[in-house]
Amino acid sequence: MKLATWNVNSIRAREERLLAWLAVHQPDVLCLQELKVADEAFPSDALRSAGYHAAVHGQKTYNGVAILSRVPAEDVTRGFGDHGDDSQSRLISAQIAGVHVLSAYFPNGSEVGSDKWLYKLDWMKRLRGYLDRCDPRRPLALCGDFNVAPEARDVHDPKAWEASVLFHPEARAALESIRAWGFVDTFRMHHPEPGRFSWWDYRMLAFPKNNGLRIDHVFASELLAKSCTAASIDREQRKGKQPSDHAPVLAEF
DNA sequence: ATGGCCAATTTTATTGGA
Repeated sequence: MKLATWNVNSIRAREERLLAWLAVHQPDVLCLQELKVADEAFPSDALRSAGYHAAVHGQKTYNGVAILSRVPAEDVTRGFGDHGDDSQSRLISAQIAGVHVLSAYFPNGSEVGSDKWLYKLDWMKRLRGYLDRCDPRRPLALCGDFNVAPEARDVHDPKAWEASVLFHPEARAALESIRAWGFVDTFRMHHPEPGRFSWWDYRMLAFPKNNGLRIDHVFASELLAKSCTAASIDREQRKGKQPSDHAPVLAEF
């Protein structure tokens, strides 16, 4: 199974690029984040013509996640399904070919200490709670824009970024708590070197200078990870006209 | 080449992203 995740930063702005990418890479599953559209404006027909079913959890203007798959998704759920606030569309899950796939768009958190920062930390706690209701012995893939770089080797300037919401020690601790549920970071199974990023700021020539962060991940449950044969980041997609600020991340099982 | 923010909306400014 070829599994990918991509924060497209608006599906409407990226539709043409997305369709071209699907035609070339033909993943079995693609998790999408930051759709920025309501369900009714999602381009389901164009994707269907390209050979993909879509399970969508959209939202106007902000957020929005989806799971595309060659075979229809089963048992689709949206949000955490706990007693908390599910008004932001940041999580969708489905069963695809025996794998429990999650497409997650973690909150950014804005500034450390802000309300959004507290929301981010709380959201990550709720995700751990959601996972605690899943069976860790079954194949599960947590994919998406985590908005957290796990380690110093995932950040171009770790000292400078430590004060930011994307690499703050508290955010990293919250991510480690999620990983400790029983995940393996599939990219790091195959690529230990520093300087491999999935997001680059649109500003200040960040991409040409490779001033990026690795904040998009495919986390596989430990048993599923044993069958992971390859992983990559398609930084070609950060080039050219009208790119997303994120590149697709892939894992093969 | 990989190039100096981008996208949506509340649209000619503002908000949020990361």
